[in-house]
Amino acid sequence: MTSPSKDPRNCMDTTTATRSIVDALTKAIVEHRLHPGSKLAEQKLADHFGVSRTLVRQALFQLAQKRLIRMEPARGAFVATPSGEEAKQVFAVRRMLEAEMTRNFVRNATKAQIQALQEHVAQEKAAVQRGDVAGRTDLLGDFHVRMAELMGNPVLGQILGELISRCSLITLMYQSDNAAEHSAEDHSAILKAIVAKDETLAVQLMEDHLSHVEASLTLDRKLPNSDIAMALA
Amino acid sequence: MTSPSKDPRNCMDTTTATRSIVDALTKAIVEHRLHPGSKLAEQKLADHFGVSRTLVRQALFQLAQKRLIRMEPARGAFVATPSGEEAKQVFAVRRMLEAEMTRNFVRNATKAQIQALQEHVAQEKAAVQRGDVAGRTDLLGDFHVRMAELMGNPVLGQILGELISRCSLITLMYQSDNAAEHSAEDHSAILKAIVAKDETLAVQLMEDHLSHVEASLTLDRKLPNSDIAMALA
DNA sequence: TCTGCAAAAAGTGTATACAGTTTTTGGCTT
DNA sequence: AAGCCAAAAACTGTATACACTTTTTGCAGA
Repeated sequence: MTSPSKDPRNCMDTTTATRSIVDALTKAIVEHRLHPGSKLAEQKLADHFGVSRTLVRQALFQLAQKRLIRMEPARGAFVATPSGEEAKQVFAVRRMLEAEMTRNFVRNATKAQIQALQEHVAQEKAAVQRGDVAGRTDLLGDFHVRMAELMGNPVLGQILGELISRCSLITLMYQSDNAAEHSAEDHSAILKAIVAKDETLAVQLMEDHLSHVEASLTLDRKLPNSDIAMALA
Repeated sequence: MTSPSKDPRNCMDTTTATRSIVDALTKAIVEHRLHPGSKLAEQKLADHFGVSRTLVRQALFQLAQKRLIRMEPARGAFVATPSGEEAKQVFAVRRMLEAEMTRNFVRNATKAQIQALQEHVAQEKAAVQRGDVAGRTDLLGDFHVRMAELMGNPVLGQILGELISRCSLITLMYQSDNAAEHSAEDHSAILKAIVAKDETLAVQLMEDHLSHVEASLTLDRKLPNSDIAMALA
């Protein structure tokens, strides 16, 4: 601290640059501003973010590991287009994780944690009612992540968060009717069972909820993918 | 193909270079040739693999995302030293996933799949008997990954594979007695229950198995971390 | 001898340069 | 006019260069 000369233009500390690119692209993909199949040219992204290709490449590699994009050798990066098969697998894993998560939650949740979830569901309902599609999608996914975090298990939370991100792509590609309103109701019902400490019911409702979301998709149809990525504004 | 001049030294196609570094480092960490806390200097790794720091950095970022290493800003990469807290969380998630996985396996596995697992367990026993520690550790972890893959769910397989890699670090840091022999027996018992189509028992045995492994660790003690990384030979 | 500080060495973070590949473009042949 | 091949443009994959930070080294002073 004897050196106040630490220049003030150090607002973007190292390594955070890459993370912010990852976050921005993740957000753009999850919020459907970048469509499945879109090309992610490195130089264009670099220009957009005002950095060199180096950082963009690092970010792309991380997104590829999260399965939000796929990288074809010498051809570049594209927003992922998960297959129906993969979609089913993702939902299967989610059911496994979230069934047990719900069970543990019923057993161990404190009043404060339950209340936190209740407030979240209230936010969901508000978003649905005011027609806030983006916020609604966000909140509906966050319900599950928040539950994982409230359980004091960040490991679970991270895995679930990534699966839910992938579900966002899946939903976009395969949605037939919009079941988002039902989801908010489902969450509400699950929460009621949790409050009632009805373990079996809560678990069942959670499994049904996920199956219901999956069933609302037509996992055999493939959409024509869009052309340009003019998003990221 | 009018150009046979495509030189034959193209044996290492692009992007595979980074993957091979990731694999090599993962193997070294999982097999305990690189100890928790060891510094992973970029230039040294680059020299070792005969590539530039660029590829090493890409590999390190991917390993960081898999939580096998941690990267400290401007200080470098170190083999991860998972906390006892994190260890418990990893085991908790494994129990969630593998309990359901076992249930599904009992319900849906074909004769061929069961036989594949039986052959795997036989290999485990052989490795234990001939005192092949490295091979044993590998096989004991692979049992779980293979089961996931046999279920036709690569998504599950990958997640489980990463969790098991982390368990390898955890086991090294916190092991008190070596429960590896018990593991092989556990696997055998689980398989018997699967053959008998006893769903409840198989699930219970799997949960007990994982709890048993976790219980064999002393998740409160912290080991002094080693110094140099002279491994990778 | 031990402490403290400054200079040097080593290391990370980012940008740029260059080689090789893929895609596009434009003209030539049929 | 349609199809095909070659040259050019665009892009990816890797290495290198450079700025800045951290760590080590070495010396001066107490």
